[in-house]
Amino acid sequence: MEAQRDHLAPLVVSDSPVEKFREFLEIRGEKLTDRRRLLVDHIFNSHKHFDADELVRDLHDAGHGVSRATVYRTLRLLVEAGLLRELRLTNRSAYEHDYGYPAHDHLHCTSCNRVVEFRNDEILRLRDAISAAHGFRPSGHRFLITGVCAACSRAHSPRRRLDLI
Amino acid sequence: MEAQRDHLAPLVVSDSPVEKFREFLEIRGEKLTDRRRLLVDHIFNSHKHFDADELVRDLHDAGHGVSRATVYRTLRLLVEAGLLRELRLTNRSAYEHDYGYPAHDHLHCTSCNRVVEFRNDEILRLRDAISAAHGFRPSGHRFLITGVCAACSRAHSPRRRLDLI
DNA sequence: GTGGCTGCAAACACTTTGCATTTTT
DNA sequence: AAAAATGCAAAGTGTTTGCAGCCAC
Repeated sequence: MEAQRDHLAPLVVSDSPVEKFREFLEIRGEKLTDRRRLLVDHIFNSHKHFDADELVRDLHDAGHGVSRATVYRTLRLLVEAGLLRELRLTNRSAYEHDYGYPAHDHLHCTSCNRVVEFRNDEILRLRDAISAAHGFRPSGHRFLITGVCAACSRAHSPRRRLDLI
Repeated sequence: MEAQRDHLAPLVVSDSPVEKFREFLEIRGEKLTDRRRLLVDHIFNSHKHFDADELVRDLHDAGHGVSRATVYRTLRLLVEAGLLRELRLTNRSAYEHDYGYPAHDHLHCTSCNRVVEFRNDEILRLRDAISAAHGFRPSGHRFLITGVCAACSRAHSPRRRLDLI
């Protein structure tokens, strides 16, 4: 059996995230500073979900000081630029790559708190059909399935009889 | 043309919300106090989405003082009891009826901020198929479509030529 | 009467903001 | 040189909690 993948394969995109960000900032007459470059580089260096605090901590551990204020300000920009997507699974906002990453939705295990991504084209079809029926012009969607993942199910339920044969 | 309905028709249920809440509290050895009864009565008196602040304000305006602390504590209980469902559309939590109300999902207009409910059975089928494919035991889901509603589309876009004929 | 509830105020956790200083173009 | 970004600390939000007195069972 193949190992479970939590993340999908990245898309191939022409511009690097930093380039994309620069274009966005240029249009708004804003600047690509070294703090912003540092943040984007770090964020797009791995494909995990993260929150503001993790970002501050990780960068400090790597010897780069970035103030919380700048992190929050930059995260907002990155969302506006379409580079990041904001998730509100809990009280604190989590972020994930949007640019260079395929559209997808999430399974959230309430037991181990793991988030697994999945792709399903029917969802888009359904979204558009429902929107049309309500005269909505859809711009996005979130499909979040909550439940218990395979590993946690196995760990928490008594061993099945067949396992013992 | 029929007017757009934001809310679905309530289900017919045997117990009143207060009764259901009483049962839940009894099991846990907790008490149905007058503050709790007041809150449940008020909440299930209308079918709108609301947040903690609105609850405090509405009740104060109606001459009933309830402390913020009690509101928050009771909201949590009502969610655990399965009477309310928590939505995280923004930073503050919003709540809606769960008990005595059909399963449904939401369209969120980012222009006027209105939330429209809809029912669609395919979603459930899709949810279960996707969960099965990932070994997940699903307990719930959220399907949120964001976009611009019909009214806002009309208000913000130039009148179409055909409208003038 | 006892254990759970309430209100108050203080504490919390996360995020935003005002301002003096630094950096970018 | 002008305009914008940064860091700091302070101020906001939204929510939770400790505790003394109160109420339902």
